[in-house]
Amino acid sequence: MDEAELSATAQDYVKVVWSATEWTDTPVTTKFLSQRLNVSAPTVSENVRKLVTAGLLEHEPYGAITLTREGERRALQMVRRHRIIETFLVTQLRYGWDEVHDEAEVLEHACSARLIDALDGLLGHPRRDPHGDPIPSPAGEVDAVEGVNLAAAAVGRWVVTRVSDADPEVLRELAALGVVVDARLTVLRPGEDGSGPRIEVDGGAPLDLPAPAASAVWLLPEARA
Amino acid sequence: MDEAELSATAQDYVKVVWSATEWTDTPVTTKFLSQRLNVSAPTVSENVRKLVTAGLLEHEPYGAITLTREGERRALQMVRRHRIIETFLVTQLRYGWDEVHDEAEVLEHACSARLIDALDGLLGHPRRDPHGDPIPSPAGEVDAVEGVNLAAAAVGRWVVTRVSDADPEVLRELAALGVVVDARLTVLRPGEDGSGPRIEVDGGAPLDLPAPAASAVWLLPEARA
DNA sequence: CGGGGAAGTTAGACATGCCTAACTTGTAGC
DNA sequence: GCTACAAGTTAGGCATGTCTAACTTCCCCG
Ligand SMILES: [Mn+2]
Ligand SMILES: [Mn+2]
Ligand SMILES: [Mn+2]
Ligand SMILES: [Mn+2]
Repeated sequence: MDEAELSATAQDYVKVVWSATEWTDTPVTTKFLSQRLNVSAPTVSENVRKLVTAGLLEHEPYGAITLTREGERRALQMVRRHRIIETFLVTQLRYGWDEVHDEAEVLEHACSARLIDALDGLLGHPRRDPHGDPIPSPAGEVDAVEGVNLAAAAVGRWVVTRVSDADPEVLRELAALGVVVDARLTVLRPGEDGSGPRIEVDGGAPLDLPAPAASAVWLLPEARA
Repeated sequence: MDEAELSATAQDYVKVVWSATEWTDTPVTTKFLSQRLNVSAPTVSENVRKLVTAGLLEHEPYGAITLTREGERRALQMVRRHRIIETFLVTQLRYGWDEVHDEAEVLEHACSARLIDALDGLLGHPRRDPHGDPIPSPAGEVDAVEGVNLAAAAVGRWVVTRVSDADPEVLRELAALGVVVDARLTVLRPGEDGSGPRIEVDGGAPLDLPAPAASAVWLLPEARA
């Protein structure tokens, strides 16, 4: 409820917890946060304890970590910030979509609410960021995201709706192959455990996509897009 | 020499030391930094000691605090950042010139060198910020700044070259009176100790300017501008 | 159903940056 | 020249966020 300033650390924790369940239902554990935030497990234990006290997280020892209502509200603010900043960098400053994540990761903690709103206005209130991720409204509403992972998609016609920005190298690889947001493609052979699918991006040649790249891509059936 | 990252605190210290001698020759003391940075005197003593060790400042106990060559280089980087950010906020996001300082004070520590260069390019490599302050080049060159303070300017015709952004209230007051960068004005009666000058901004009526506002304004003779 | 190992927590430490209280130094004015 | 007092420093402490080492818990597999 209160609008006290959270530390950059607290902001990153709630944001990462929220993000973990946006596309898959990964349960959030100490180990997960430890790897995602690049800190040791005891550091996570300690900080989670503080955030439980602050009313942002829920956690019973050895169990999963979840957001309170207030934690989710703050998380959505951070996600909004992050994605508006990424959009600004790509559309106004000609950054590549593989170059914006780290910059946004820092700036999201330094921009005032006013600056975020001004950027949002300059950009024309975009609904999605350069990777296809929906941008929460100021009130914290997010477009529902659906989609099938390309690593597991059936043969047929699809539209790319979202590409994970977790690995810049993968983003570069995909951009080079024409796998960008809104691209249309055909799955010729489904991926299986360990081996990626064979696909054809509209206007290109058939190709075998490595499994790690495929699992970063999310699709909707062409009819639904 | 080395390009190790400085903490936000260290960045602010060298920037403030540099800024103190840009327009007047204020000797930099512990008390001065304490007031400017809003921290206690012991905190300044402690941090200055660390920056001396780090090779950025020189200081003999109870004496004045000065920059080393390396400290000056880092200070100029921060001044460049600060002023480019202010210019961006005013020209691209329609901030008022009285609203940008605090935002820039935070962002200057969060922007990458790449982002600063991109903003600089977007802005067309501006030479001065919204307050008329010169923007150092990437290599650390700054246009020499001259100018007479309006509180002490003689009767005659002048051009406004710079307005101190230290007090937002004064900036609003000056903007309302038409005293902005590049404005032309006539000093009708010089200011004296405690009382401001009587001036006439081109296109306006004569007015008595309060001394605090006048001392924020720097001028060049019309012939030189 | 009982180990063993992965995951998690606790304990203790350190770095940074801030504070107040108390002491020291320098100097401006008498 | 002395001295009062402003300025500066030292001492000791606190908050945040991080670590490693050591201990505890959970639960999967034999
Ligand atoms: Mn991102
Ligand atoms: Mn972040
Ligand atoms: Mn600053
Ligand atoms: Mn300025």
